[in-house]
Amino acid sequence: MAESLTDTAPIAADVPRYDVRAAEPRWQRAWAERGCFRVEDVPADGRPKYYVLEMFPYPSGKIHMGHVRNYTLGDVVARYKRARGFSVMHPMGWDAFGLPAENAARERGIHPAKWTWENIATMRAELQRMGLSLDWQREFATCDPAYYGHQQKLFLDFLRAGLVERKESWVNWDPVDGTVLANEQVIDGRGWRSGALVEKKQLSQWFLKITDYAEELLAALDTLDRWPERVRLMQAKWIGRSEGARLAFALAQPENGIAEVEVYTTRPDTLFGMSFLALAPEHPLSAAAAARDPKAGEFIAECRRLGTSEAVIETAEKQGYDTGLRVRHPFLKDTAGQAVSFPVWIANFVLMEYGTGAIFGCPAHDQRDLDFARKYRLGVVPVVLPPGENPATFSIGSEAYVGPGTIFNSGFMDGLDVEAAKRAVIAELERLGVGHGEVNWRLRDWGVSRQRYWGCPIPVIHCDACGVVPVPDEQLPVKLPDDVTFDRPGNPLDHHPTWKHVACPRCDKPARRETDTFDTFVDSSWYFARFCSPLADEPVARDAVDHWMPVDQYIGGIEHAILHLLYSRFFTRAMKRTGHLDVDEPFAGLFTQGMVTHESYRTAPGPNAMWLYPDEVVKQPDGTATHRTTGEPVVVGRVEAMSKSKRNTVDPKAIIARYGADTARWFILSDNPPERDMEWTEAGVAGAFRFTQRVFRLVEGLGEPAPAPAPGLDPGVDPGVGRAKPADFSETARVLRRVTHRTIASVTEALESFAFNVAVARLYEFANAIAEADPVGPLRGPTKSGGGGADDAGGLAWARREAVEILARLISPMMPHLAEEVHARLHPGGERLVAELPWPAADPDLLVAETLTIAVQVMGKLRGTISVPPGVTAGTAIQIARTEPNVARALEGKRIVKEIYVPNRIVNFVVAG
RNA sequence: GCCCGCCUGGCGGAACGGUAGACGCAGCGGACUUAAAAUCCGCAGCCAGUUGGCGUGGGGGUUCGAGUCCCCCGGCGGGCACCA
Repeated sequence: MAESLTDTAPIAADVPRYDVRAAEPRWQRAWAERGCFRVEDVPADGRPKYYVLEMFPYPSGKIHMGHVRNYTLGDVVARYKRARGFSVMHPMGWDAFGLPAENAARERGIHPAKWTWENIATMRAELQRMGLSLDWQREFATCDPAYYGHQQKLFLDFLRAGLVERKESWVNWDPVDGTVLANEQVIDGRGWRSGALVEKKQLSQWFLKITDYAEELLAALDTLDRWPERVRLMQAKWIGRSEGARLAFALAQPENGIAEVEVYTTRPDTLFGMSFLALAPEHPLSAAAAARDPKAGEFIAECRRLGTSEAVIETAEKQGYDTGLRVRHPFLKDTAGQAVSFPVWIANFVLMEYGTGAIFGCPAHDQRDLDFARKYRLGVVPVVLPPGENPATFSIGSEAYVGPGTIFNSGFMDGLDVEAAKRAVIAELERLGVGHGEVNWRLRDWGVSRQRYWGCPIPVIHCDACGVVPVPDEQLPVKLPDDVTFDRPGNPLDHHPTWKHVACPRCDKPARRETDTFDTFVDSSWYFARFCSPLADEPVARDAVDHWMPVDQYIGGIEHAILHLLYSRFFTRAMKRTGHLDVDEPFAGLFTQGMVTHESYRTAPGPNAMWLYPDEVVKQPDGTATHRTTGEPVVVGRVEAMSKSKRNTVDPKAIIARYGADTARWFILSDNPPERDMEWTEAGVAGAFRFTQRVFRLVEGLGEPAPAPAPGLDPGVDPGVGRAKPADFSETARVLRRVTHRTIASVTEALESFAFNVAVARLYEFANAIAEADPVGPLRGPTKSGGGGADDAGGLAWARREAVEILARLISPMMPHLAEEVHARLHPGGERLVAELPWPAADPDLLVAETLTIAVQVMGKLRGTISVPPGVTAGTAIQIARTEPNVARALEGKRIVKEIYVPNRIVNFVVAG
């Protein structure tokens, strides 16, 4: 069926057909030649700035539908804002470092650089074919030393500012990729790319101190009022602020020199309910215990082995080992006045990374502690009495009590409520010098070291004499060597014969270059700032970032809600501290788009069942499907995110080649709201294509081109299309003009609120209305009427030209090529492109209908409608409403208790009897 | 387990508390055509079947009036998940 839309389909000679393939590249050239989308680093034209940015792509090979959706959304905003008089910066670049390039090198022997740059060339051409209003002069790739050299400079500035730390730390080790992963890259205990079970390993790593900004990053979320609420919630949760206390427990007997254990708790008010202390397996005291007790060592080893993988299995059985050590309670005394002591356990559920790596267990008021206590038969002492409970009889069963109440069994805290008790116990701990109130964060410092070749080298040198020495600024960039091999696992930079052997910049003795490279999230944490001055010989030019930053509208997938956005927020603050820019937040507005989905198809079930690409499948009218070549039945599967493994992908390049960029853009915008997942369907694309042809026929239907414009009129701006406006309009013409101007208003409103699907719907209605206002008919077909020669009685021809002109301008953010084509046909010899024209303004006089249709209800039920002139009085409207036959019938025999009139909207009669 | 979001025809979805289902897709009937495609005209929530009744996951409430606001319940989707 879709075959009919290819160039093999015969087109009737009298049907004008818009030749997409010729027209679109022509307009793309016109925009490029006239530099429509170029802006200066520091513009002097005084227009307000607007920075639109979509998350830049990883050059994986070719663009996919997710890119098409993302960049179409951004382009609609860019083109619309440009028309609204903003100086719009809309750049594009490449997030070009990363593992797939190395995988290609290992699997196919292609050098990562060659693979990456070839992909960039391919994808650039595909993006250009989409007709995006990008300033290509700003393009860069992060794998270019001209970019990453500045990144190295930023790192050294951060280092000097105390924002970088090198520390020995437990890291997540991906045994398949042979690299360290950030916590965020571990999903359910597995590497986010390889899917391999992650192991714990201790390494010396570079960290960026994002935790220095935890408080700020959390607090500033409240200022991001143009961010989706859920993204802010996700970030707040990720940063994870908690208030509590840190306190030290003295060991009854010191163990291997360790005399006390610090714990962190958010419930210091339950301190008297303690029955044990639990250590993380990686805790130093655990190690000390293991040194004496081999069984403790075995338990720790078991935890390390199962640790993360066990968490996956949800059963998450709490396990512990009693070290035999005991700690003294700071307050509880026995009858002899001696401090009461509690056992010290090693427990698999205590995390070394959070708090102090040790907790005190209060089973009565913490479910996890309760489970542990029940399993190992430890004490359960309630200390918070729920309202209405009797202290003599209240006890804990299998559920911990975590609600509010009155403290009891707790010495000096007895009788206080939970919050007051927290304050009291913290004061007491501070008085005794054994603890203090403390805010804790879930956020961890950002480990940026990766044992990888295809990334930005970390610019430091390790010298046996001088220690870690930063590469001097004048030696930047530290370039990746090209001559590397991938014939063995691990980091090729490590195996390189010469690259890492350098003289120490400080003492000149032989030293080693750092062979780790940066996490690629570093590359994407400041690219938006680099776009402001992509050629600057420093990371950013201050005057350029001062002008353009922050990004006014950032658009991308929800999958970056936490990491990329949080890192970018941190980088912006770090760059501010090091004097590179002067904003706190990089993205003033954020929009997160939904995924593009498609039906999936597979061959008949069985051992050889395989996924099929959509273009291998023919859908039958009855909803079933068969294989295009074999005719075998095909199982139509779920609609799900496009993925290579399910083969439910549609190649944008093929779609654009067949239907044109405008059709792809229009369809991807039309189907549903952009924040939701959308389903790509062949029928939907075909429908969008039909619309492009219909718009084209509308302009053809106007007949002769307009005569030469009247002097003094700018042919591009004048919506009257270069003709004198008639003195009088017929009713049809008046109605059309009102539709035209109401459409300007409604499309504008829809675009402002990202309701692009609604904007599209309004434009369909508008096109229908223009076709229906045809003085001759047939209404929606190719017509020869309405040319508007000398006798344009009733001004209908003028009104139709105005309507088509406005239609072209209103579709231009979504279908820019078709807009230019239509506009050019209305203005032969015209001087300006639609891309250079201001957004049309609605005539306020035409926004109100000549007559209003008002609903009439009786007791809130619709009984009829009436026509009234605008501004009718309540009395008149009600009078007319009463006489409407159907309303009158409903009112018969009833007593009207109340008459409600909402101007221009509704009449409602409240009746009795 | 906690947090968030969503639930409207066959489908995607519209709808300042005011005519629910705009617009599109799919469908049906008709015109044009030797025929098909394309195009055009018309129909289309459900049940009764010309003036009616019922309808926005279910139940309650506020209101002259509820898809929209409030409460309870159900379902679906997403995020986080031993965070002390």
